[in-house]
Formats: sequence, structure tokens, C-alpha cells
Amino acid sequence: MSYSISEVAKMLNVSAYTIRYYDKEGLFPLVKRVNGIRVFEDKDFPWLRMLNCLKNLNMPIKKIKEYVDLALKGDETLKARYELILEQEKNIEKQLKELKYYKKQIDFKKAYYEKAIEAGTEEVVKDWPNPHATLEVDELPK
Amino acid sequence: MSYSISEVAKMLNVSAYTIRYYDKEGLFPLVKRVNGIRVFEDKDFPWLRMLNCLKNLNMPIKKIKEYVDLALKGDETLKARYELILEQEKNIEKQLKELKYYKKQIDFKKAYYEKAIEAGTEEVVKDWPNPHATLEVDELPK
DNA sequence: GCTTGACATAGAGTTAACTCTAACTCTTAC
DNA sequence: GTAAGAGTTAGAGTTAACTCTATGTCAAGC
Repeated sequence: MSYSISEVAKMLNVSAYTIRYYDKEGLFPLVKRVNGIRVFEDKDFPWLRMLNCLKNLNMPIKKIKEYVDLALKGDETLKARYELILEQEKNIEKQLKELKYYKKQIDFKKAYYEKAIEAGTEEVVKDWPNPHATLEVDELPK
Repeated sequence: MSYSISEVAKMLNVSAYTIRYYDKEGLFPLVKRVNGIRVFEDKDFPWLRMLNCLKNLNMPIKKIKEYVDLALKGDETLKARYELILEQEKNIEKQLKELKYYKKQIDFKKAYYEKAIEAGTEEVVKDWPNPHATLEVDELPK
């Protein structure tokens, strides 16, 4: 099967402009062209999936480009690409920790407003003990 | 206790420029000034914590400003603020789901490269079945 | 054979979130 | 009393990631 730029855009939930921009930035060095028109094929999908993943993990375009360039160089860069993946694994762990940390604060605030709404005024909760009483860097997730 | 702008900046792990920018955007309407100089006090910390939280949940500055403006209006906006918090709760859930989804892909890639490095070439893994074989929007976390 | 629609490019414009510069003030240490 | 250091402002500059415009090509349907 083959797919047009707008079909691929839909799949990645971005605009066709964005796909062209990514291409301009060198993220699709191996996509076929027919009469100048991009033709995405099944063989391109593993990379499209990976790109979608890295993009949603907030990896900058330039960093993604580095990964592409490494992959193009072949087996001699396997180690470097592995390191990059390990970095992403660490990044995900960190983001998960952070999210769980901030979830606690939001949950606190949720209960806070529920009580305030029930009472009709914020006064009754203004002095609630905050579960995150300090704002030291050490207290925040690493 | 009271704190200077650079102390607060350090706590939030941003620059003093950034704190001034946030202030310019109206995120600190209640911070005291002495001779024109910002003086952050203990009473400001609950909001600093909340701001840090929202910022790290990627809420845009403008949206944070809306929340500030609601809070300034007092009890009549309790419901609206509660809704905004509920939205954030949903947002966190979504982000958690996404992270877990992309973690699977990274884990796959990690094993992939480990095998490739062991073999000295990517050839042996190029046809590994990808656990995320499609790239349909429906397959991605909502 | 002409219109339509989807593609193409180069390059300009936009937006968010900083980031910095220039010029100034105020406090503190020598 | 003066120099250093940290604060102030207005406003310009930067960066990333799009987003769009103008202009053009090409294949398909009428």
C-alpha cells in the first residue's frame, strides 16, 4: 500500500504543512517521490511510528534529525542510537515521576474546591494544610 | 520570611528574567513591592507551588492568567476554577496514558538495539515484529 | 481541451515563551 | 562618597515549530 502526504498527516494527527516541514528538516530522507510527489509506503511506517513517538515525547526536531542521520550511517552507529534510546527511557521515567507528583497537587486542589463550593466560600479552606508545603528544588521530582 | 526575585527563580528552576516575564503577563498580581522591588512572602508560596505545577503540566501562560483572574474575582468563580482543575486532572490522565504507550515503543526499540549490537548488525532485527503495527489515529491514546 | 483538486516549492509570517540589552535606582561595603 | 551588586523598566531579539501564501505542476473527470 502507498499513502499520500495528507493521508499520512491524518494518521499522525498533524497538518500536511507539518509533514512538509519535517521533510524540509530532513526527517524523511528515504521517502519515495513519483513526479516530485511524496509517496509513503509500508516500509516507511516503522519510522513514522518512531517519529510519532519521539515527537510526542517532546524530542526537538533537531535531535530527531540527529537520530535519522545516525540511522543513515548504518551499523557503525548502533551504539549511539542505543544510547539515545536509553536517554529517552530515562526521560519517560522522569516525566512519569513528575506527572504523579503534580497529580497529587491537582487532587488536593480538587478536594479544596469541592469543599469551598459546598460551603459557598473559599474562606473555610484557605488555611488547609498543603501536602506540598515547601518549594525547594529538592522537593521536586528529579 | 521574604524572598528576592532571584531566590524565587532558583526555587522554580527558572531565570529571574522568566519571573519578571510572568509578572508582566499578570501572574503575580498580589506580590508586594518595596521601593519598586518585588518581595515574595510566605503567603505567596501556595500560588508559587500552583504556578509551578500548572507550568510543568504545560498549561499556556494565557490560560494560567485566566485562572489568576478568576481567583482574583473571589467566591463567585469557585465553580469555574474547579472546572479548570478538573480539566487538568483529565489532562494528567491523558498524559499518563500516552507516556505508558510510548514507553512500550521505546522498550521495544531498546531490546531491538541490544540484539543488534550483540549481533554487530541491524540486519538480524530489521524484520522484528513491531508491537505497534499500525499507525491509525484510533490506535493512539486518546 | 479545460477545470478542479491535490500535490509541489520558496520563502514570509506567526506564536509562545522566553532572553537579553540599555539605562536607571537603591543598598551596602569599603 | 563611591563602586559593586542586585534590583527595576521598556522594549528589542531569539528560537522552535509550525502555518500560510504565492506560484506552479500534473492527473482525472467532464
